[in-house]
Amino acid sequence: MKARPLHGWDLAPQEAMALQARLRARVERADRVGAVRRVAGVDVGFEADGRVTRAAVAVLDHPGLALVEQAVVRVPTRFPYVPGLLSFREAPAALAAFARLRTAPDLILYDGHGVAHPRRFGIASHIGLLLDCPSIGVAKTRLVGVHRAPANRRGAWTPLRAAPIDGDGTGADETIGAVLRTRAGVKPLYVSIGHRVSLESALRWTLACTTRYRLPETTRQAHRLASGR
DNA sequence: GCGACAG
DNA sequence: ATCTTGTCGC
Repeated sequence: MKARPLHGWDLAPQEAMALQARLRARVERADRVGAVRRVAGVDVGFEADGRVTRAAVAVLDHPGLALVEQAVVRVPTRFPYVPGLLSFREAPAALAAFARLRTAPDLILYDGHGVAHPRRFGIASHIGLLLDCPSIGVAKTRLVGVHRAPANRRGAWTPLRAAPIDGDGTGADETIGAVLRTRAGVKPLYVSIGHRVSLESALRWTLACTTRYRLPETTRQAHRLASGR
């Protein structure tokens, strides 16, 4: 599956931020998802002191969650890690991995945020938009937003809001994601809309892909491939 | 000026 | 993210 060439990647940080502000208007936050038979997990790792980026895509069937296809690529790292600009470090490598797939997935779970981002355009949204595929951001830690802790049961979640809640708790701030407990006794995950998926669906799909561990099986498989095992 | 800060 | 020892849980 090939990405739409909406822009180049050789950008300075300021240009990258301007691009995000421009593209965020094209993110779809409502469901436009067809039959989901294949779910892709994506993760990226680094080698040689960070000079080489290793991106992996693991495609699992649904609802079986068995690995049906995989792709791994190694490319030179060309952008530093800057909070809020993760796309420009990881996306080129991830898209190269997607280009190697024989069959396009129906849904993508990315290890990072979607619209729960300073400019509402995290890497999960960026990847989903360029591939024109429904996508969900599933991050292990917070980038922006405030929230309460969800109850300690699988499936419990609390909204992730864009700004501090008023002293009396009646603030009407924008909800940019959810904090989801995928398993009792472990740290919750940060789930947000990537592209073409509602937050409710994002939560449902994330749970559907998460069976016995903290992270979705899609993410676990991709991480395994990206770290070379 | 001082923290916060996906991976 | 990556590096790494010790420790806890299943």
